[in-house]
Amino acid sequence: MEEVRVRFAPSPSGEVHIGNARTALFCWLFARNRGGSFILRIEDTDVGRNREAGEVPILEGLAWLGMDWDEGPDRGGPWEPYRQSERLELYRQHGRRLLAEGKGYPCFCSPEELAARRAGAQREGRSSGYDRRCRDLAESERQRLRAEGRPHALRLRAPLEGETVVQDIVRGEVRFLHAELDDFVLVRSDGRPTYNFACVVDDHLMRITHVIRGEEHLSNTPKQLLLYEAFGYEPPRFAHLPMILALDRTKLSKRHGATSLQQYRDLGYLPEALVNYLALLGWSHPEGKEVFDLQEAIAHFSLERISRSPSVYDDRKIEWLNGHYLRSLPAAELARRALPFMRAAGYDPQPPDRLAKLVAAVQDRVKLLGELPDALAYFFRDDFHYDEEGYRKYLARPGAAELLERSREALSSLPEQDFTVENTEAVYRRLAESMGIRAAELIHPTRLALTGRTVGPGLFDIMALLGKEATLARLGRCAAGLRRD
RNA sequence: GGCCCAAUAGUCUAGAGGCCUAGGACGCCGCCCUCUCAAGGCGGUAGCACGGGUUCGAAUCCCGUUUGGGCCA
Repeated sequence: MEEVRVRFAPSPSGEVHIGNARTALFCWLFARNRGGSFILRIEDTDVGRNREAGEVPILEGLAWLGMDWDEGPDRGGPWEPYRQSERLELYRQHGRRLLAEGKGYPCFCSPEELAARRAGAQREGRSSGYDRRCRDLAESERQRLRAEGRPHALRLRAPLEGETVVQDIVRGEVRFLHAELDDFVLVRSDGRPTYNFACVVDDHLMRITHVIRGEEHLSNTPKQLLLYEAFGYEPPRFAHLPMILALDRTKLSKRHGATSLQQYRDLGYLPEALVNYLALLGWSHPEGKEVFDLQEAIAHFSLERISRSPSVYDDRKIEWLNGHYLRSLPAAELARRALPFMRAAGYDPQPPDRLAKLVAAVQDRVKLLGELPDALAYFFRDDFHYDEEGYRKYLARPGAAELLERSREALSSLPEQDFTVENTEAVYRRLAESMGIRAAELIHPTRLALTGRTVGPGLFDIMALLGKEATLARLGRCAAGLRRD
């Protein structure tokens, strides 16, 4: 069986859009499932913002998600170079060939003329495609215009009748009438190739067997097929993935919040959660599993299970998944991943292994790494405010100060090294019993005194983590404050 | 505007003519656990866009409408 070769061809915009990440993932999963090659190609022929700098975040983003590639701009390969900007000579050669064989022709219309004619055509309700006026220019006329130094583009001499049928792996047969297609531009007058042209030349030269890309390229496919035919090349197989939409069913864009890999990373999403979620958008596990790792996805991936309808990106579900993966991490590993977030918030845990213990206390209470600094804030500072409602409910009442004082006193009998979860709890249970009240009546005011909050880890976990000194100090401070008011 | 694609609960999806009284997941609601909040367990809510066909039988096939999306830009 022929070796499968799949490419992912992003433009170096500096970040990886979530939809592109999904496309890359599906390409990669397919290649790996079939024991084929995954190739990275940078489509940087749009002059301007597209510089090499924009390419680095893309490579980093894919690697962060756990993907690797066999050929690419950073590591070369048998069909290099892997940047379109470095392949211009190849496009030129191919352009010349079509011209020589009469399958392409020079078009001397300027962009301004074309725009004006298109507007006119649309106003009169005619087809807005190119009117082919340069298609049959006499050779002498071409010579003359060329001699004048008139800039010209290269257009395909497309068939006027008939149809092109795209055999799409996910959509089946899709037919396009040639009458609807026009003599599209292959090479612009400044020498830059168009998307369709460069794509065909590269995919053929790089021996790509499967083109897996977003649905927005389905309409480009017949044009590319026409090009393969003009060159006499065998076309690859095509698979067009459904779009990813925002909740309002429009294209996912900046205004919908985070849309790039790096934004998700900065928010504290785990790559394993992101990649798992992405695998679920437009594809489903044959056994209906929803939580699985990359190895599992590779083992079961197939293009046949890709759905045809667009999917809406759901923040809730990926958050849940992220929480799931967060909870399954060993505390030390979670601490390692949390550290940059803690430092960014100005919290530097000392000694370093203390963070693992802290993080374990809130591990199933957060969904994102980015929530950890706040969830753990009171372990790093004692200048917090008391939650207003909690204050009213548990502290602003007669006897509250005394309650805290008696708690403090009871705890003070514990030696520093015995200030454990079990011992502090035993002390509290005993105290409550001797006072003839429920332990909860001690616990709630204490949590507020120690953390300023009404929610959080179990109180005795907090005490043990805080240590005797801080615990007693906060209890005393809170009681004193209540006495003053 | 032309062409193309799509349509199962709020969302992701299973479903390839009888296995469907439409299955799973997120969310939401309730209960249990419990010092709070989570997590976890249990239960519940909610869907085949509409209209015509084809067929003994349609979520599934065909046509149209509607709606969304894409490409030409």
